Amino acid sequence: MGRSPCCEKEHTNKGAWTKEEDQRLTAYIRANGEGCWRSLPRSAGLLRCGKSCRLRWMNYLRPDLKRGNFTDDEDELIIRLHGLLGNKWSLIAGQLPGRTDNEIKNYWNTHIKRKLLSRGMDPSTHRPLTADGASANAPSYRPAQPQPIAVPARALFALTTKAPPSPAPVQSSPSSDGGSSGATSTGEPRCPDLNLDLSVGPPAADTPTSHSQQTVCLCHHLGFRGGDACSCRQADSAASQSGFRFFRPLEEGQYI
DNA sequence: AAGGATCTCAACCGCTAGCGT
DNA sequence: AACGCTAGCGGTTGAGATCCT
Repeated sequence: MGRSPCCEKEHTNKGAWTKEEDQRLTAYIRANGEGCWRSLPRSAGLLRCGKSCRLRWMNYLRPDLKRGNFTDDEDELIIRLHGLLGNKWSLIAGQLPGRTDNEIKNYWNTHIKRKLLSRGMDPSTHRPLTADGASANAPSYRPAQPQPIAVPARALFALTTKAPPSPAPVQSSPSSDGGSSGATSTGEPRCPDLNLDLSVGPPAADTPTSHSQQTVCLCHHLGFRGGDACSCRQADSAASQSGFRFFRPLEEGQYI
């Protein structure tokens, strides 16, 4: 009954990785690239489960990891992205180059939750806490369900259900589906149909867009320009050329 | 100095989406 | 359509570090 284990547990190491294991894994991936994680441990001469190798590489050994403390910009971006996406750590990590989903998840649970509570906000709903500690106006909110965010129809950004494969470049990745379903034809402000492909940027030259199809860098959509949290360098010129609009960060008392 | 409490974060576990057969 | 396999995700755990009394 049940599925077979992902690996032979009797012959695998568990717990903290040794320096030698790290070196073996790093050397193997540098030589062969990331590939079939299931067969990698044997090929690399590691007594580890493939899952464990993948996690170690993704969260610790990858050369493009930033490490170190989170900046205030990153804090705020995480808070806003969490308000938009909920506990979709991998999607959130895709917007923070050099950060991993595990790192962001840990940081959220250890720092940001407390930070929000100290602001009188419910970390799961992003709404103000009432005197009894409950979240106001959200009696039936399910934590895993992101709150819709009101977005001007012209500022549609493409959101699909899958994160881009590598650390998501915020800029200039052509939107695959053109994001055609988010705005009403009347231009009324409404919640866009969420298309979670966050790797959007200025529309590709060969994909002409109407106003209802324009895309916008999510960082800018969330109110960030410049700074560590947003690596988009094209937005200013793109904004003037293609009609992007920028959104200010939420003011005190505004909620996602 | 000791030891208990709390915090941090790397790693594990179980589940699921997606793909091939 | 059903099944099996894999990669990837999110929740949870636990060891080590740090703080507090």
